[in-house]
Amino acid sequence: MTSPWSAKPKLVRVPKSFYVTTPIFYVNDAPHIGHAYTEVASDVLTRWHRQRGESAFLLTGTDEHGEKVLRTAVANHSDPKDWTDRLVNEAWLPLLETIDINNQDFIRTTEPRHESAVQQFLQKLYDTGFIYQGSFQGNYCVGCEEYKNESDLIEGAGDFAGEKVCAIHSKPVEKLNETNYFFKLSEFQDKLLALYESNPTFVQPESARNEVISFVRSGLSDLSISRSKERFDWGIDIPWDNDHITYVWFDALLNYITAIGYGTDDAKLNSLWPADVQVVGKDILRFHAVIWPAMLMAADLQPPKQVFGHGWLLVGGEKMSKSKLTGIAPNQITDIFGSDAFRYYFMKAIGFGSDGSFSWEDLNARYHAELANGFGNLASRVIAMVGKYFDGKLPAASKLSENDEKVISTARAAIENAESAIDRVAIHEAIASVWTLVDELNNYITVEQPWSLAKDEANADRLASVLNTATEGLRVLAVLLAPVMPKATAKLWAAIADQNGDLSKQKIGEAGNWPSLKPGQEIRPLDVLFPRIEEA
RNA sequence: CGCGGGGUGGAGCAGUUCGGUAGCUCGCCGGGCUCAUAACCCGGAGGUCGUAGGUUCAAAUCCUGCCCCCGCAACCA
Repeated sequence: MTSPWSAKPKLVRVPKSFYVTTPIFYVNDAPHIGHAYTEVASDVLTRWHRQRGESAFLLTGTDEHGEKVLRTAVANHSDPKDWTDRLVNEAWLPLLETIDINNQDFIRTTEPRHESAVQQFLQKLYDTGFIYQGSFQGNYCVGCEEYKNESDLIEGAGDFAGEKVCAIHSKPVEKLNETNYFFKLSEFQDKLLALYESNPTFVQPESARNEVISFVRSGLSDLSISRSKERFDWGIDIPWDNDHITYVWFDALLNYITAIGYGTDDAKLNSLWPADVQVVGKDILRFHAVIWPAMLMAADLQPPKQVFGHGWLLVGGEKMSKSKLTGIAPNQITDIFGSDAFRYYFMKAIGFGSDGSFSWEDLNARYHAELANGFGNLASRVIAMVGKYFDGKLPAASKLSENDEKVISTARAAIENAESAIDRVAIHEAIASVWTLVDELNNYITVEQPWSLAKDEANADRLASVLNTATEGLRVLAVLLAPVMPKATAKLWAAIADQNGDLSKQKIGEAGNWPSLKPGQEIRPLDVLFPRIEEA
């Protein structure tokens, strides 16, 4: 009766999207260029994949629970909900605008969709025995009102000589017992090591991977994942015990799945999870490369495909810090140079994965040399000549010369090399590859001297070929640089490719199709993409 | 012996896995060109690759000792 085809249950398989996550911002922080750096890198990766024609999804958000948030709220005569609402709206959402982040979702850990999914997750692990009740003995500092790690303690002096004291208050800590719930992290040591072994790029870069492996090899202990409400209650309730709330990190890590439907929308979850790249700062690598995959394995979920730990931005040779007043707000830079330049600078100047120095001098130098003089001026001179010599209509190329062919091969090599760099999350290399085309085009124009060709009507064909080739080169640059500099490339695209459809529809994999622009189409005057900046 | 990253022309970096007389960008000096955002192109000067030894025909690259800087303790990607 039924055909063999329709007899099978219909398996609607949604193609998986490329899924990138950033760490979620701790609301109490003030946004600085370090936060922006992580966001931009994640955004460039996501946009790049989207420019390939893939579906791609970027998640970011805020981490809003914990004792510190509660205290700050109280200190500001606010309740924590109002306080975090305010920070999110006044600090964190505007940051995304400032640096032009195209995120598909923004999750706050205080949202019901997160809290209920976290509770489901906890309950599942409790039911399957991965969470157990235990007793936690800690060194409690009354002054700090919190437990201290052994490493937070220093040798006492004076009256307390011979004792361990709190580094902040210099007073002895109390040994206190608290009933707590523990996650059986220790059970996952071998599984984690197997994961690192079978997926060598699970933790990247290599230096981060080595650190994580040696950390796990040295042994894991179970993780306390609850806090008694006696101390504070700004957190997610432990579903089976009303006296405890969830440890903020356990809560926070789960955002990566609660945002995409864990517990409520399996189809969506499956269309995104496992994440392709989870970008994190190297300080929180252990949480993401050790605890997080263990949590997922306990819940029968796959670990992410990759956790990438990037480096620090250094200012004056040292790690940025608020106490040393070296924190720089992103808009201090974008107000002067614009969001495209911000994105370009940090992605190109710093090897992704290494620490990198920021200085205004370097930013200013690269902005002018690479963006204004290199890329911006190139677009400007090519488009101006098409306007001047062909009345703003793209001329058709005729027979291609050796030099023309070299432009094409450079463009194709740039595409190929950039693509492979992105697959290795080597964003700086990808941009450097693209820049070989910028340099080649500037060189090509100098060698071909279109302004000389224009002086003799006999060279009209050659002039047409040169400007056609150069404009096609700009087309490739617009496509390849769109993920990095969305605004400037959109302007460029509007000027040269009016009849080719939206820039967002131009696939990187097809950018090497040559030619792609329609001869005769209008080439419009272009505003200066990167104006020179006086006294920067 | 705490752990990790790093010391390469003025600045920022690559090269170190699989040793073979040092490369890129900026800056500087000189030249070319004039389409373009005083932009573009070419050439040049400038480094005993932290230091002292060792291995080798040959070391920035391998081995050993030492020195210096930075991060892990404090809000913090």
